[in-house]
Amino acid sequence: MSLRERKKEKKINEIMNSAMGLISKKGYHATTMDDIASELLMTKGSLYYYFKDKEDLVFYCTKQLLGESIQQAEEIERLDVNSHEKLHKAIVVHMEYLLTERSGFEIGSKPRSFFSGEKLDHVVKLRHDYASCMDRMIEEGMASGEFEQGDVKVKRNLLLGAMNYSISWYSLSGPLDITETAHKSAEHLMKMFVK
Amino acid sequence: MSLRERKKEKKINEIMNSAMGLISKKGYHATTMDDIASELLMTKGSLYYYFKDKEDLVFYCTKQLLGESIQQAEEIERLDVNSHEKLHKAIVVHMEYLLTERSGFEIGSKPRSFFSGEKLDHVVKLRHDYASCMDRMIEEGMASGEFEQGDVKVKRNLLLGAMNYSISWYSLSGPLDITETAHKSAEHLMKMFVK
Amino acid sequence: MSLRERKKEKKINEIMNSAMGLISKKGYHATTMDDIASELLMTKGSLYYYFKDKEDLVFYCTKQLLGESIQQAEEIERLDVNSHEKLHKAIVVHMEYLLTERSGFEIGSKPRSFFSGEKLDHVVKLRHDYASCMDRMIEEGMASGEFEQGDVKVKRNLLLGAMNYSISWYSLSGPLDITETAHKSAEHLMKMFVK
Amino acid sequence: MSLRERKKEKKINEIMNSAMGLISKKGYHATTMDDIASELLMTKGSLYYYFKDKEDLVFYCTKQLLGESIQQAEEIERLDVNSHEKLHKAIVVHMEYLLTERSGFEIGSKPRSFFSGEKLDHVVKLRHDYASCMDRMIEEGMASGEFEQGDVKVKRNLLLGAMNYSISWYSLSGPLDITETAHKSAEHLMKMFVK
DNA sequence: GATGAATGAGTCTTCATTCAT
DNA sequence: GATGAATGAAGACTCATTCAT
Repeated sequence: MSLRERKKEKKINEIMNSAMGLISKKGYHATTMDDIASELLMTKGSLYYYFKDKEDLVFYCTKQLLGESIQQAEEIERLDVNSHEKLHKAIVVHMEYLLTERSGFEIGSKPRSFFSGEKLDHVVKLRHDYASCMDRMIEEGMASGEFEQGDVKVKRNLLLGAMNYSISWYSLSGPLDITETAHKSAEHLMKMFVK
Repeated sequence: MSLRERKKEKKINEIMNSAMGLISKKGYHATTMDDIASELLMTKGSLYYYFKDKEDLVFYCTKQLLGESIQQAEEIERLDVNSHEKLHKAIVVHMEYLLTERSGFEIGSKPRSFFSGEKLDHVVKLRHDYASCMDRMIEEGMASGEFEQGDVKVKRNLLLGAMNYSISWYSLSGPLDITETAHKSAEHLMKMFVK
Repeated sequence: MSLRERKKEKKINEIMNSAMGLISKKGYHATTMDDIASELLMTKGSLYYYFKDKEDLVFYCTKQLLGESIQQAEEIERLDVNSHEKLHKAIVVHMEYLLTERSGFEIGSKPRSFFSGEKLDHVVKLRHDYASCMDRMIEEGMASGEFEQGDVKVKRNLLLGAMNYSISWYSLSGPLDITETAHKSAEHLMKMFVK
Repeated sequence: MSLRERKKEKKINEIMNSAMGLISKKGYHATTMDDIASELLMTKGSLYYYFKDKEDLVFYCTKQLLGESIQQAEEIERLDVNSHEKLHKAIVVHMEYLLTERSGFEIGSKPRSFFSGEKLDHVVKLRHDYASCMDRMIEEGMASGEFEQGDVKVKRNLLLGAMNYSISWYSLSGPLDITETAHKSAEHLMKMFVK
């Protein structure tokens, strides 16, 4: 990859990070293209060189966020450890990723408000993929006898809600750092699953 | 209260219900004063007879929502049952209320994006009151030995996140009705607390 | 019709006239909603109370323009006079209307650049209706032996082009008034048809 | 002329052709510098090496278009044939040129919307020159008794309108090819002039 | 009390133009 | 000469808010 291309890629990532940060802090509609641009000391117009429109920008953010989450989760799924360790690790990684990137899942959880057409389909599919991966880990644990039986979808949704909400309450100035928070949360949440 | 006043109060409640329903479905910024008005077959202008501005309307919605939640929670707190039953009931009631009213806590969870000045202070205080009530129930259970020891705030936040997210995933057309969903969720979530 | 409704209708007509005048003078893209509004001493925002968007405004202008033209032409078609007189009158009326309203046919002649979907279909249909009416008059004259035989469509298009272009060259400050211009032009153009 | 200069000239012509084609198809404002560049597989920036700005580019296009038309018309004017043949030929050549190049006269007919200053003057002058040449042919025919007397300017404008509109209605997929269309039109239009 | 109408600030988006490399 | 990147002014459109009737 040429220098130019690397520079461009870097810029794209900067924009996406800025966008994700602001959106997770202020929400999609309250975040203007100007906000995103000025945080990066660019002008609004420049954003449109890299992304077709706001929906496009947010779509790529969401795609990256969910994509990386899925990848991480699937790697964990393939580990040669028991279900308990898998799910625990998945929770820790999810929360660490979320709190480190400070990137909200507002978009991910109401995709219909932000996307349409193919983009909507894509996001819905990614969310489904992530949920499925979680579900498989939970089902595996139930099948092996490690986890208690129960409605997998309800459990998974409670788990996702609990994890994702952390971005609203976690504070860097609080007593716990991100790793501690993630681990504590994971321990608490795992109790929903074990016998 | 005169007939006139009662009529006015009724209207105010209709407006608030309409507003809460729409905001929880579409989000604060995507819900326009027009949307709210036309759902009630009124004109936008009329809303301003009842509420000073959008912030005002949303403030009273939030206040009512949180206020009722607090009241419910405090009633439960005063019941003469053990901590387990209290917290379980609080979860059930919270979720039933949330899913029945279909009113989101988007506002409640990022008050700084929607309110300022005294209104912000008020909402923050209400959120704090609700959280405190939850915390007291949890602490009571820990003190009595029913619940496991642990970081109360983290546990409470995980609990709130899990409950509030339900509005995003619960579907009337799914296999479970609201009461069943609330009870199943409560059972799963209680496992975070018991020994 | 109530006073309010009549006022509204009047406003709508004022807006349409302003829009048609400006567009025929400066072209569609060069005419901004601001231009139209400020000519009427309104703000841009008000226009959007009456018309959904620019396409909508221009659509109704075009519809009215073509609609009235069609009506006029069809009335002439039904007159109990020979084909020569009919076509002559149709030309005069068309040009007088065009030059009086100072409303261009730029839109009418490239509808695909301005409209889409149903609106496009509608405009295309109206254009077709108008052309058909012209064609019928020409064919009638050919059938009756008054007019020379020939390719009806080519003749009609030459005629339309000649007439519509008048808006670009006719000048109020020139030696001829609108009526004189229309009549002179009609006499010249009729020579294309007669034997 | 050096190789380099010839290359540059060739590029300039390519750009002008691309620009004229697009503008006549989509209109001036709807044609972006990007459209023009990408049709030639160049980047927008490069255009600015060859033309100072969009007005400049369009000015040279217009100048060339009108210039060639004038040259053709003047050549025809100098032919040693009667007025009828001259005007007939002028019409045929004008239409063939127009339909072959598919280059509109939108610009030519509303120069005030596109040009200013010296450029405007120049375009106005060229338009005037072309009109004058037409007028001379018509006057010559009237003087020689071939053509009927009449308002030369009105006739010339009707003629120009009829010819120029052809770009809007002529279709390559129709039954007539360009030459046939031009000849048919010329025959019809000549009837406006002959006794 | 209600409503039609108007307003203006704010947001997204486009595009001609510039410039460093 | 060419290009990728950046810019800023302009334009379409939205929407909370106001106000006369």
